[in-house]
Amino acid sequence: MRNLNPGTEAPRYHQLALALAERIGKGEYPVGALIPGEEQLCREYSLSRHTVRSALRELQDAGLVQKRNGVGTRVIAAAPARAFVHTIGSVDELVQHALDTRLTKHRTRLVKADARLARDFGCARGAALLRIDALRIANQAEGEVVIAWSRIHVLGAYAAIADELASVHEAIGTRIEARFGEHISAIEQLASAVVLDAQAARRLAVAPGSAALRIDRRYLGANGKPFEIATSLHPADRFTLSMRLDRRHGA
Amino acid sequence: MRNLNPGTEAPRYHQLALALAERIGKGEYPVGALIPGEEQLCREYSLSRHTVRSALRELQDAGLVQKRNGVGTRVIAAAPARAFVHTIGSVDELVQHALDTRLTKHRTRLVKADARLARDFGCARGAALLRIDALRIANQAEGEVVIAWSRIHVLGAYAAIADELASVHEAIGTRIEARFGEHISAIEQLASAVVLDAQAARRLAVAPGSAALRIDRRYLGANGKPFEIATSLHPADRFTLSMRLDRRHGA
DNA sequence: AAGTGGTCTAGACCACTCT
DNA sequence: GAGTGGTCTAGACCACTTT
Repeated sequence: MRNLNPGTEAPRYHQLALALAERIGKGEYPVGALIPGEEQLCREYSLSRHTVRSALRELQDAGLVQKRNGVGTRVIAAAPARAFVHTIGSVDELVQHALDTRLTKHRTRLVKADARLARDFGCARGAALLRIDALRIANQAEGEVVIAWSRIHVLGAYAAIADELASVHEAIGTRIEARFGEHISAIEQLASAVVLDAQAARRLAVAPGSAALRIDRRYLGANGKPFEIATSLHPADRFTLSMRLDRRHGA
Repeated sequence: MRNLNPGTEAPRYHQLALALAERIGKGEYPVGALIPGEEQLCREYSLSRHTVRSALRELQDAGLVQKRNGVGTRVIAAAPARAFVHTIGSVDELVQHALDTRLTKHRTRLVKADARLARDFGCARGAALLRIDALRIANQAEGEVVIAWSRIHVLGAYAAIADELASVHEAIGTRIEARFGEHISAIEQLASAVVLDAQAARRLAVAPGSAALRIDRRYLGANGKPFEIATSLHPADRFTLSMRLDRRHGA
């Protein structure tokens, strides 16, 4: 039987959690191995099962172990992950469009998925998609400013979204979620720099050859496949992608 | 006394959590109010305190309530937050530099903070800073490729980092953390597009007028103030900033 | 069948907050 | 001092996985 009480200040379940974390960190219980069962830990440390379980929950919350009914408690990491997390409360926070923006000059067209779109969407070639080309503009003190030109493809099932584009101030993915019951399970985003060609420069009303921030976003639905893929070109001087990542301890 | 058992499938603590979440969602317990005490919930639902506490923990994990010893359990949200989170396991994942990169042609210089640097760092004008200019290159099949030119400023206290730049493959913020005991509490990142001027293009060995992705990062220490601020210029065709945000339920 | 974690009860004492 | 949440025990039965 082992003894705890290195100060009697902390709760016993926490002392046990620290003790077990140390044994895990030292490799006594290597990653992938099972630690002793709850009953055995009760005997070993002279604690009630409730207390032992509290300690194990702490280790689980810290991402060190994983429990499986009928099997046991398995070590999944030797040290708590000290990850950074970037949290946003809504899609609009990601997109960073001020509330006072809207889409204009939108043109929609039903298209059939070519090889590239079929691959990106994980759908069959020839499947119906809605293509939306639009400018996003913001109202500012000096008048209206073009923030981005966007090309958006959405699954044909949501093509009816086309009839409300003029009144959509939020991200389109959010509208689809609300209107059609789709569920955004994840968003993938790529940011890169590009030089605008003549056509793109004309759309954005900037000089050809100027730089732009290109952002590609894929909105993944409940099945893990994208239901909307959008590409936006932002004039370099009018848009910056910003984010803050906070350190988080544990899992 | 209230009854649960809407199917007997789920554990009672979960049924209670759902019931309470519903009452919170309906405004019966508005945000800011205290819900009944644990003892009272035990009586009301004929459950043991352990079960009631399990239910409350579930609500707490979902971000609906907050407990305070001696006070009670307070409602802090009417519905679980459905936020998106972008998680990275290390700074290097943020920086997205493959392991096989290194700094070359680094030049370091002790500088005094001018007005702008003083503001960015939240330090006094004239405070000592170390400036590092360097190229980051990657080994690829076709030979070495320049990934970025970086200008980095770090607090003078960490100027000794200069003597190990050639051997640093990770992000410099990580090295400072390991060597000096600084703690990265958060990272702020800005991404924008720029057109390279002649000097920058020469450094990166690309054509003048080509586009680049500019990334500004601020590494915040334990006191919430930056200890390192870095600006990187990435040739447009050699670097893309990517991230994936997953929906997370609860707090 | 044996062993594991999951749920649940009944009861106890304590630290904390507020009046 | 009264009420709250925090900790802890002892004991029980169950669902699950593995042998």
